[in-house]
Amino acid sequence: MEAVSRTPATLDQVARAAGVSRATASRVFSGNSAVSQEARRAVERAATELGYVPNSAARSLAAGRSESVGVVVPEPGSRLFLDPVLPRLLRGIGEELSASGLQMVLFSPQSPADLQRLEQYLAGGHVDAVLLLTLHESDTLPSRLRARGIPTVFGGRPRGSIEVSFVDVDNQAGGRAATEHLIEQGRRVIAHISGPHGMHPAGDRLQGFREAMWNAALRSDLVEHADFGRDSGELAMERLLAESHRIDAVFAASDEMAAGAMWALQVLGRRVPDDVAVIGFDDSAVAAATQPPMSSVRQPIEDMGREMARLVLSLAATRDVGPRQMILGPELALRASTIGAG
Amino acid sequence: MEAVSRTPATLDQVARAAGVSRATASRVFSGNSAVSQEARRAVERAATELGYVPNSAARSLAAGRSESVGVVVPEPGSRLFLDPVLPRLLRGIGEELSASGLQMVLFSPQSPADLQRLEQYLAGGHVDAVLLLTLHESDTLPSRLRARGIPTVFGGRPRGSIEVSFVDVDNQAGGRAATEHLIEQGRRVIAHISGPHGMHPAGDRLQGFREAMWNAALRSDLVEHADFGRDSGELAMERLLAESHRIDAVFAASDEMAAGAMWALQVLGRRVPDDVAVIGFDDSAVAAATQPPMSSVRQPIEDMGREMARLVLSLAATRDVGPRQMILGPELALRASTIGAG
DNA sequence: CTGAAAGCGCTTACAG
DNA sequence: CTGAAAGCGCTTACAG
Repeated sequence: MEAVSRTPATLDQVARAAGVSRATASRVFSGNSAVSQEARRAVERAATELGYVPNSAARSLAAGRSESVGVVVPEPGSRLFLDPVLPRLLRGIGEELSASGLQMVLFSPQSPADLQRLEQYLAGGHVDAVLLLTLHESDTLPSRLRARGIPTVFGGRPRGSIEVSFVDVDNQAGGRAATEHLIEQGRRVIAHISGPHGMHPAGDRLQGFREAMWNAALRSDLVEHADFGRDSGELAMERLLAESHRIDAVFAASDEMAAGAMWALQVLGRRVPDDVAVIGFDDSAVAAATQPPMSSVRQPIEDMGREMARLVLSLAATRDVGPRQMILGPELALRASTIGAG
Repeated sequence: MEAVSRTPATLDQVARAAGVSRATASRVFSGNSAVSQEARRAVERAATELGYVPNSAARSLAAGRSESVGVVVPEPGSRLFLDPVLPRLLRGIGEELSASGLQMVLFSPQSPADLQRLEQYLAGGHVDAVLLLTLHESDTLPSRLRARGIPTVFGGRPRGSIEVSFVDVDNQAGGRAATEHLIEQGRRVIAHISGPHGMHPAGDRLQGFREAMWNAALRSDLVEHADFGRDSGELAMERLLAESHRIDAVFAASDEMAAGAMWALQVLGRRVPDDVAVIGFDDSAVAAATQPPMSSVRQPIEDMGREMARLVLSLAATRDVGPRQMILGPELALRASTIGAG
């Protein structure tokens, strides 16, 4: 049975109970300055007895910092919210912040009014730094934060502005690596299933595909667009086979689409990888679950999260430094769908 | 070009610039008390000119409340994080809080250390109320919040404790409604594809299925367990058909599984709904996308979120009231997979 | 290692 | 409708 105290104990009460000054008690909790063993123990005992929990608002006000970092994520309901990239990013960010003893605080504004309120909240000193995982075109948030001197780092290169700090993964290099791998395996008629028109990562991966094909002097016009989902990948594969029955490899811009493509190939009697090699993108759970298991491009998303956190903390520590940028390269996760008999 | 001010303007400066007292300036921003048109305008002008943003920490400390509500969501990386229920719940919660002018703050602790820090954070007065969407068995968070007198509402009935406030949806009623619908359509040999053993919602839906079948004096032993995913639903359907080729309807505990089941049925030459009717659960995007479109059980998840927010706010307003509980019933979203020729 | 004291930026009875 | 004043609970030079 805990006491139900509607008026929490204050530092003052703890100090008095421990027979020390408020300053000494404070030092015990902030953990910075040296305090004698004796005083420390007395304070800790008193705190436990009184059920003391520091008042964060008072602490923030007095210390001028909140020991927490805000992370703005997409609105719930946007497809980005269900993208497996989001949890991986948050895991990386959370790990790094946690290691520094900082609280990760998430915001998911879903209306202009929310965004307005969020601006006040963040600019009002509730957090020491901000990580932006999403951005609406018209956002005034970045400039407000800048005006307040609150360190901010973007996840992904924001369009337009170059005067900001961001960490991104290299989708073009990913597309190139996937395609080069297929070429190295001796494939020559390579098709690509791309994502939706106008979607940035999709465009970058397509560019990478084209680049690798051009470098190898191979035709790069076997391209179909789909919506990143499994079924659309299946249909795209059928269209591709109708365009050319000589296709011996496919690079899809998502694992889901690659899985759909693999299905279509097998239904139509092509063996994977013997007749057609298949490589996906994201190295998601889907990739490992297909029959045969599927090669895929793995983006270092957790690393991206960690680097974002690290970067924003270093910006917070070293004021007045210019924008910093960082781009992380992909890795290949190779499995049976591309490395069997060719 | 905004000024880059590392030392934000204070209320004091705004008041002085506007030629009023700090108290009057404060009243303009808190919006409660009456202020003369003249004073209001002067303060607002001064605030705009100085780029004033209220300091949240100071405000919280002085006012004794933070105007924000914490929501604890599953850790990123848990499968629950990618569950479409989460965004729907957050949307409902966010809408309701937003309407009351409150900031929704999300927390996603991913380690015992995080949880520890979060307890301090929440108990330390950073938020006025807490919504718990997830719960680890050993959590001390609820009792800590209780001891601090911070109103707390659970999403979903927590196991064990009854002395808490929660809002839940009725999974058993959902299972019953789906099954009764099939029976009303004249189906008699009805199979069920359930979720994983030991998972609460799955168990409740199964109970609802059994109940409806018993009430109609029909056999209810055609049950296979799967993992909520599409492929597992497909396999489960194949097993069910092997058990009985006379099955004329299937109720699956998720749309994904139902979609897989529908696929298996069609591959094996059964027409949907003519030979076999299919109904899913969740009324997700998948349900509308199948061929034919699929009937499904729709849980009022957004409503659940809204009710959670409403409940916790009313608890915050009316202190010292006992726990309140609320359970919301399901609806059926009927489509061609169950209502064609029988 | 410790304490007295000033101060962080706001809100809110209280008196007018 | 307005202002002077106390106070929210903590941190942190400063002096010892």
